[in-house]
Amino acid sequence: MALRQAVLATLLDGPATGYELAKLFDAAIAHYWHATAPQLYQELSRLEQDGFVSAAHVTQHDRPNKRVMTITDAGRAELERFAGESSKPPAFKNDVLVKVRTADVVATDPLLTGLRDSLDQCRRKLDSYLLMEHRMLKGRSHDEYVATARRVGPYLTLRRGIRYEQENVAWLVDAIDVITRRADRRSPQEART
Amino acid sequence: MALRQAVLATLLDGPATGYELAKLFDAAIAHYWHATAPQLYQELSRLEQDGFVSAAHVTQHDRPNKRVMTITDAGRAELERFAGESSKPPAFKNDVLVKVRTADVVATDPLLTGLRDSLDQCRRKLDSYLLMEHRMLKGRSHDEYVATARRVGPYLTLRRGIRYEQENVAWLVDAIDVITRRADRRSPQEART
DNA sequence: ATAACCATGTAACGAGTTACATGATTCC
DNA sequence: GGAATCATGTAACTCGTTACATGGTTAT
Repeated sequence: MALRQAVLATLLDGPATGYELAKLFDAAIAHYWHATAPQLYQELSRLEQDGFVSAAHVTQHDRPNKRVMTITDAGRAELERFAGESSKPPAFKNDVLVKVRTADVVATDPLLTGLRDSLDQCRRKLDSYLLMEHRMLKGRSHDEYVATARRVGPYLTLRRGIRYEQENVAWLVDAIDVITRRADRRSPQEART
Repeated sequence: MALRQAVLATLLDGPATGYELAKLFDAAIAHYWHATAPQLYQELSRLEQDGFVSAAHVTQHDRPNKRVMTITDAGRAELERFAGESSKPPAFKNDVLVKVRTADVVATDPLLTGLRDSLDQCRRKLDSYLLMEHRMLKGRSHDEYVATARRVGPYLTLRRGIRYEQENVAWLVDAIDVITRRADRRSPQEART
């Protein structure tokens, strides 16, 4: 039930629509909180009812109308309360690791194909994170940024995402290598790409 | 809906009871698949109905009776099928990152207290992973192990967990440092532990 | 004595996913 | 002409969490 707080924490960066939040939860926030669009629209309605966000209806002519959500003082107080609460252990769901655990039991080729695919996606995610970091830093060094920026929260969480994806890439490269070499040893006549 | 496969993949290491699986999902598997005990008991019933596991009822005298679950050939075939499927993007839920994102907006002291707590837990988790690795390697080097072990899946996933927790510890130490120093600058008269 | 461990489950509730519904505009 | 982007939501369903229920053994 910390979806509320994840949404409120995101709105600290400024007002946003449900649609914009959905994109953010698919990008910058994906490495620590997963949520789908219908979930966000529903949660925003609840947050509005509870007075944690206020909605501004914006009429547009070239595009569909939208509802821009802004965090209220009650919303900030809720984050304050949440920060003082003890944290639940994190919850992860990662198919790729489940599949790697079945190596040596399942066929090697489809497994490797899937892993190469995951590696591609991790690299793309990493690139997008590094681009965000570049835009945040605007030429400043890490030390300069954490000493002078108005807020460091979004930067610190982004750094965690970057390190996570870097580890992911390194691990996948290694896992693919290990699994490939073991497969080669078992059937040396077969060439593997 | 990959809980099934996560359970089946775990049963590749040998038969286990629901209770043992619950402990594993809280320890060695926690970094890639979260599940609670009631969920596992329910899923095991379904897996049995579908013929992916077979249950052996073991009567005990000093302890409660138990049901030992073994993966069947149909279960292995299901893992085979799953390994060939394309993977869903991983789903994460991590309160700690949500809280860090609110730094500079919420009170510093309760936030830091929570982060030190998380750091403690990460270190304990890391220690337990390193112990598991030590037991798995039995004195062999990484290269020796991946070249000669019967299966490498459990080792590869464990390595991912170790690196994840190492990064977590390093990141938390840094985040605590950054947040503490910024708080000191804003109120230098106040001493911080 | 009291807590922790072993061991299995159900029931009620809350959270999350998927499919569906709509419709204009802009890019290829 | 077709896909992608902008934009919001509902409804049906599945999944996951929490509380409850039981009860013996072992360690402090």
